[in-house]
Amino acid sequence: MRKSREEAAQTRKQIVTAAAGEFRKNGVVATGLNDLMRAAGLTHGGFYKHFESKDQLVAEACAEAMGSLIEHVTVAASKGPGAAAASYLSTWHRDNPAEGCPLSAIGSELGRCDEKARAEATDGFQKLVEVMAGQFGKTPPAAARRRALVAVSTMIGALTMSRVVTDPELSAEILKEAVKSIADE
Amino acid sequence: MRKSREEAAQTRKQIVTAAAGEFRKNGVVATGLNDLMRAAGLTHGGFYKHFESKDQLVAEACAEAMGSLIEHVTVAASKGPGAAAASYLSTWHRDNPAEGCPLSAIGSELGRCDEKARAEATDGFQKLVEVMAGQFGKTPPAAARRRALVAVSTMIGALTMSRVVTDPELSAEILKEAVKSIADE
DNA sequence: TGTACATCAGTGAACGCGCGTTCACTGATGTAC
DNA sequence: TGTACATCAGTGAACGCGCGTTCACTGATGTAC
Repeated sequence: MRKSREEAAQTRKQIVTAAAGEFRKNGVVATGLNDLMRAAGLTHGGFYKHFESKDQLVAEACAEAMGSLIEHVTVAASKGPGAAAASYLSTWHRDNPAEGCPLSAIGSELGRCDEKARAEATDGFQKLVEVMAGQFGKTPPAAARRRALVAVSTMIGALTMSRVVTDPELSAEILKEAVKSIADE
Repeated sequence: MRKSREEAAQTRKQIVTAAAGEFRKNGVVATGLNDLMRAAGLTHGGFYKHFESKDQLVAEACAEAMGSLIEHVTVAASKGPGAAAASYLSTWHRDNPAEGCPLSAIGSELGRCDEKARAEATDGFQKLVEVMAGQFGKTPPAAARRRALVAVSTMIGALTMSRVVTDPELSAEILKEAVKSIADE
């Protein structure tokens, strides 16, 4: 049953990708390794051939999720000022947490994760701030960074709440006002 | 072993209060009913004499936590413009999630909770927006509400991230810039 | 008001289940000669 | 290049444990006469 090194490396990536999706969809604690490995097309027993613990996978999944988010946001950012915020605060993003920002999808859980996972989240957060700072072209860099810090906080809070709130109109309003405030300011 | 009606009502409240604390401290999914009942000074077996399910308790605990948060924020708000945001975005609040805002402490988990819990969170969120809108005294009501909607989103996102981030300076900076942006704007 | 009985708050054992983790095993891959 | 052997990716059963929930039981409280 042994697989080649390449196949094994690919399997590892599949697990991380599946985890990145499942964690954002169901939460970290609520996602079992069994479900996770099944989602990656494997049986649960092989997990520890690739990872030391669930915690390690959480960190790696967080890193991957942040990576792809930043990629998306960077692309959106190139489409004009405010476009990054608008894409982050879209109803599509709200309705598809599994493919979106982990800081919104599992933000409150990340605060209780171990150092590694939080370090990855921190790294991603700072990159996100950088990308957003680039949107505030005219402002001097230090001020742009401070503005971006607030903008990203607003984005994360607004997206999180847009998913919590039971009233669809309020949910849409939260997103709309957040976009406006980031673009206008 | 039967307790009087008054005692039973008090026990019920104790469970809700303990739950409100434990959920905010450890997360909803990560908190077991056993730990919870022990925290309330009881054994686990009696839980279903008071609640239909864990879900029901989550909703009630959320309501209680939001209630006491709004009380605190309202008091802070009376101390001058910007004071509410400053108290919400304090390092004390960051370091004591169990006694703070559930929208920050369990925000991402609330998005996956049942209708009841999310309805309580929605209610609390709207009250929080109202209190914050009151801070923007000069602005016309509709505009104040829109500003408050953004301010509350920023507050929730900033507090959540201040708990995630591993760099203490960055954590403090997130809070500081969020306060400034809400006061200045 | 006093007595007999029904109610029910709280206990602690038990239910089935899934958790994270470990392990013996399989058999294809990689390595050494 | 071909053969013998060691490695190890992946399987599936098993580990101890705690989960949410149920239940028989206890005995003080509340109720009916």
